[in-house]
Amino acid sequence: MTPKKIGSGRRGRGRPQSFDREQTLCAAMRLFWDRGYDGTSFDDLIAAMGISASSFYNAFGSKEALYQEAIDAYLKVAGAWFFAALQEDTDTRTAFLHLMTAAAAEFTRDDLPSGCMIAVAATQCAPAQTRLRDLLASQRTRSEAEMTDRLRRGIAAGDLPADTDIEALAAFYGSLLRGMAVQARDGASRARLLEIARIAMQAWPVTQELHPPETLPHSYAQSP
Amino acid sequence: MTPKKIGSGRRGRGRPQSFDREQTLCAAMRLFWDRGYDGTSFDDLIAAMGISASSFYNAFGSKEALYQEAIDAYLKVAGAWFFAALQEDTDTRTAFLHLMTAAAAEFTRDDLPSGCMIAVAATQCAPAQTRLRDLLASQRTRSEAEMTDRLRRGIAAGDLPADTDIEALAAFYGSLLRGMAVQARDGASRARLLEIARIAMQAWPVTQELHPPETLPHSYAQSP
DNA sequence: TTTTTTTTGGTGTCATCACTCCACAAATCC
DNA sequence: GGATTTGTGGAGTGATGACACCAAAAAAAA
Repeated sequence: MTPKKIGSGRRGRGRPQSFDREQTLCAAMRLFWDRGYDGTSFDDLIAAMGISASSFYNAFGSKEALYQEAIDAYLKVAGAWFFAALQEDTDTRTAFLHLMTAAAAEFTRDDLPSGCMIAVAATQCAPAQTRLRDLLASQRTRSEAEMTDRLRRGIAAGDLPADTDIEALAAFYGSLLRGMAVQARDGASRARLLEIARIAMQAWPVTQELHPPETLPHSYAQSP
Repeated sequence: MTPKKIGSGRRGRGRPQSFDREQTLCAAMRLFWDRGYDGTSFDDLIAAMGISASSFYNAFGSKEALYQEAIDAYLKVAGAWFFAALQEDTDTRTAFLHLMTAAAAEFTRDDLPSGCMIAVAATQCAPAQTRLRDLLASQRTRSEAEMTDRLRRGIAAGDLPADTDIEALAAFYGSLLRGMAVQARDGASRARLLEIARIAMQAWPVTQELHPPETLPHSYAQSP
């Protein structure tokens, strides 16, 4: 049941797996990313992965199981920029600026499908696919919780007003990210997404750190 | 071929249509809205509409044709608040505030499916459904153009800085709306969406009315 | 070599899908 | 009433969906 990892020390007894599991998983991920779960047929999958139906079931179990693995792979490989931005060692505002900027860049890469695999997936689906829908929704919730945590740390670090509604602010940036993913899917350019990100940062709560009293608007009136 | 309109003056020769076309179309719209095109099966459709398969094809032609009609119906009936907000006779900022507020309310009605039928539909789909995908994408483009127009009128009316990047601003609010639709689908409360809308309005470009020029240097509005 | 494991191709299954056809019932006009 | 038009239920269509099974080949460890 436990699939042997290829090329990592321990070797099984029989004929080794002739395909790179990670590589075929990646191919499946791209297809799912581009077409969604429903839009990706079994035949398309094994064709893109370059393996036979039997090998497919042997290695991945089912289409749904593969999809779950593909999501994990997406989070690890393609979604790394998200967590990286939130763990950056900067002030909170800069972290979110980088997050939005990275999103604009990542959503419009020409070596990967546009947009995000998770952001808007399975929001409308047949009742039979409640499992997948919940899975995707919980991933979205998780990524928003990740942002909330970063904001909380910002308050602790003192670079965000203590009375900031961090859940709402995380929901705001979460919404933006999802909307940007749709824009990217619809063909928006990277420049356009960067503009959106720039505007989004205007909504950042005003802090003492970023705008010290002497640079606040009212004192500008008296500078030469 | 042209379907007779029920109860409107001219009457055909044979047996009249026994169902209200508008009503059955509305039922189909709700189903498509909730489950998407793929997620809605033919059998589910005729069950919800309360008509037979024959009547269905007689009246609507095909599933895809019905979907297009459903989108038109959605725009006229359920999406009316969008156009209404943009045609409101107020200043531009208030119009967009009302737009976002209305979205928060409309996306979380308990008498209709949550979210938006168009906002995030068919972003990931099988290659065979390029037609639908393009149809939805063009509707999204159109709604964004509608916002751009309103912003343009705002500049003409002088309540928006003349150098505002109105396309980018429209894309920003368009992204937000789509993201909010996803949030609503994932179960976000109306209060949460209203919070997002509130934060989004913080990004509104600085205007003379709100911040007289002598108290706000232009550099304040640009990102680092 | 034997054993073990995984490969491949092909064929079959069972369900669902969107759609179609048909015979006939019902409602309106002449 | 007869003609005309549209309704209905129900059975059937071909296509596609995701699998499942099988036999035989291949490759490596024992």
